[in-house]
Amino acid sequence: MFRETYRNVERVLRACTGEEDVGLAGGGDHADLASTVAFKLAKKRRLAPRQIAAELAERLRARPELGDIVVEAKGPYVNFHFGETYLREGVRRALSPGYGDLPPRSERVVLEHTSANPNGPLHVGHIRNTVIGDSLARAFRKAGYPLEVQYYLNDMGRQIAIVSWGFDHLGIGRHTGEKEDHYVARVYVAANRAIEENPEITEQIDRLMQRVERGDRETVQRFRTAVAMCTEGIKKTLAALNAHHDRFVWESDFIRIGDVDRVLDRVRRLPQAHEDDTLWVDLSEFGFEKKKYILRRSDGTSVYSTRDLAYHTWKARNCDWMIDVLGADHKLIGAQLIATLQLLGERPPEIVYFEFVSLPEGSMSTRAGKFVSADELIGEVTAKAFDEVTARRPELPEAERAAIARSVAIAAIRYDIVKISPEKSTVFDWREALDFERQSGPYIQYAHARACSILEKAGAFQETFEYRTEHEVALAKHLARFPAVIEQVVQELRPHLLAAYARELADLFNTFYHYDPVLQSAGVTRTSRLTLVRAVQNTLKEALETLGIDALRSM
RNA sequence: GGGUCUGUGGCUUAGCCAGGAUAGAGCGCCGGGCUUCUAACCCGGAUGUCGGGGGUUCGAAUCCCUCCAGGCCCGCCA
Repeated sequence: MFRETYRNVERVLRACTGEEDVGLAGGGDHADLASTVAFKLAKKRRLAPRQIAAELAERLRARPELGDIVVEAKGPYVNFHFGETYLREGVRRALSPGYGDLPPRSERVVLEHTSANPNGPLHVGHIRNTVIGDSLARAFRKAGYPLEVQYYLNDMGRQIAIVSWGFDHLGIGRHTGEKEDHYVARVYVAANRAIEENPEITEQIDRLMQRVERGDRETVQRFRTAVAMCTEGIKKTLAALNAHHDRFVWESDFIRIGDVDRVLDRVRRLPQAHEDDTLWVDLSEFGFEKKKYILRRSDGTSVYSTRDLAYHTWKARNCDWMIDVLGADHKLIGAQLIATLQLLGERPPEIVYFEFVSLPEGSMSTRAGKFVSADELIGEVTAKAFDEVTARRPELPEAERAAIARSVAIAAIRYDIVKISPEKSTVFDWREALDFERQSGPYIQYAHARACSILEKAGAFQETFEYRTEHEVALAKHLARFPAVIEQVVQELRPHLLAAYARELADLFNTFYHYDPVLQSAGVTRTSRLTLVRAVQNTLKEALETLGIDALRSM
C-alpha cells in the first residue's frame, strides 16, 4: 500500500509543479510523506518557500487522485497525511497469506554466498556471509525472482593440498563423535605446524597441486575425499542455521571440463595480455596500482583467479543477474575479476561486501586454529535458550522446550548478524550473542507468539477495519510498508533494512498490546483490533521467515 | 607508502549512497509497572562538540577537501 501511495503522491506532485525531483520523503513525526520541493521552486520563481508551499498545497487539495490524503503546508514543507482508506487497505492486504510477495519477475538470479574453503568448520566470521547471503536469497524469492543459490567449493587450493598431505602423512585419527569439518581443521592445523617446522614439505605441497592441475586421478581423488568430508560438516552447520544452497559448484570442475583452458585462450588474445613465463593481464587502465594480474603460473598451473574467471563466465551463461556475497578482504580481487570480465566482454557480477568479524584478541585464523566455530556458538546459545525456556515455561515437555530453544538460538544468532550494516566491522562478543532482549531475534519471535496467543484465545471473528488510537494507526501504517521494504532490500542488496523493519513492527505491536486491550474490548473495536493482531501476526511471520527465523507460535 | 571501509551518549547501533523540520533505538545507569490478552514485555528520567578542521548550500551527521584514529587489502595463496 505504501508503494502505491508514494507513487501516487509523487505523480500528482510532479503534475502540479512540473518538477521531476519533487523531494518526496518520509515526514518523520510531522507527516506520512513530506515534500521539500518548495525550496527548489523558491529559487526559480524568486518567491519565499513558505508561500510556494502554501500555494502548492492549495492546488494539491483540488486533485481528486489524492482521495482522503490530507495535504498541509507547514512552513516550507508540504505534508501529506494518509487517511482511513490507507489504514483499512493496508491492514486488509497484510492479512493475505504470503504478504510482501512482489509480482513474479523473469530475470534469473544466481546468488553465491558463504563459499568458505573446506579446510575446517565455519566460524563466526564465515556465518556473517551465510546470514547476509541467505537473507538476501529469501528476499529475492519473496520479490518474485527465480533464484539459484550456489556455494563455490574450493577443492583444489593450497589449503586443500595441505589437508590432503596431512591426512597422508600425519596419521591423525578422528575422535569418536567428532564432526567431519572439525576433524579436517585439526589435520589442517597440524599439517601447517609440520610445514613450519620443516619447510621442505612445501615442495611436496607444490607437487600435489601440479598433479591435481594435470588431473592426476589418485591425487584428485584424495583431494575430493578430504573436501567432501569437510563439506559434510559444513552442510550440517548451514542446515542448523536455516541456510540453504541449491548447488555446490566444485572449482576443479572448471579445469576438468576445459573451461579454464578456454578462458585462458580468450585472455591470451586480449591486447592487455602479456606472456612471458607467466600469463598476465595489465589492468593499469582500470587504475590498479599493481600491474600484473597473473592468471597462469610459470609452472603452467592456474591460480584461483583463473578458475574464478571460468566460474563467472559459466554462471553468466545461466542467469541474468549474478550476485556474490564476499568478505571485504576480497575487494581488490573482486574489482580485478570484474575488470577482466569486462575486457572479455562478459557480464560481471554484482558483489555484496561485508567487513570483518574479529575476536577481542584479534583476527580469526583457521590455520592457527584461532576461531570461534559456528557450531560452538550455536551450542552455547542453544543451551542458554533452553535455560530461558525452562524458566518461563516449566510445564512444557522437554522435547518441546528443546525445539523452542533451537529456534530461539538461531533467531538470536541470525538476527544479531543481519541487523548490523555489512560495511561495519565487528568484534564478536559472547555477551551480545547470548542476549535475547530488545533488538534481538527472540524479541521479535516473542511479539509474534503473543499475537498468536491472542488470536487463539479469540476464536472466530468478523474482520473489521476501524482504527482510531495512535497505537492502532501507527501499527497499521507500519504494516503497509512491508512490501516496500522487501523491494528496497532487493534493490539495495541490504538485508539489514528488513531486520530493522521487523524490530520496529515488534516495538509498535508491544506498545499497542500494552495500551489497547484486545480481548477485553467490545464490538467493532474488538474485531478491528483482532483483525490488526492477525495482520501483525501474518506480517511478522513473513518478515521473520524472510530473515530465516522460525515464527514460533508459542515460546 | 597506496587503495578501501569505518569513526554518532559509558558500550552497541540506525540515519549517510538519492542534504531539509527538535539526530532515532537498544544495553548499561536511575525511577516505576506482573491477582490484568505470555514481564524474552511496557512507561518515565539522565546521558550527544554526529572523530578534528575547512568548504559548498537558504539548509550538512549526510556532499567536497584535508588531517587524525582503527579494520581490511596491496602473493606465481585462496
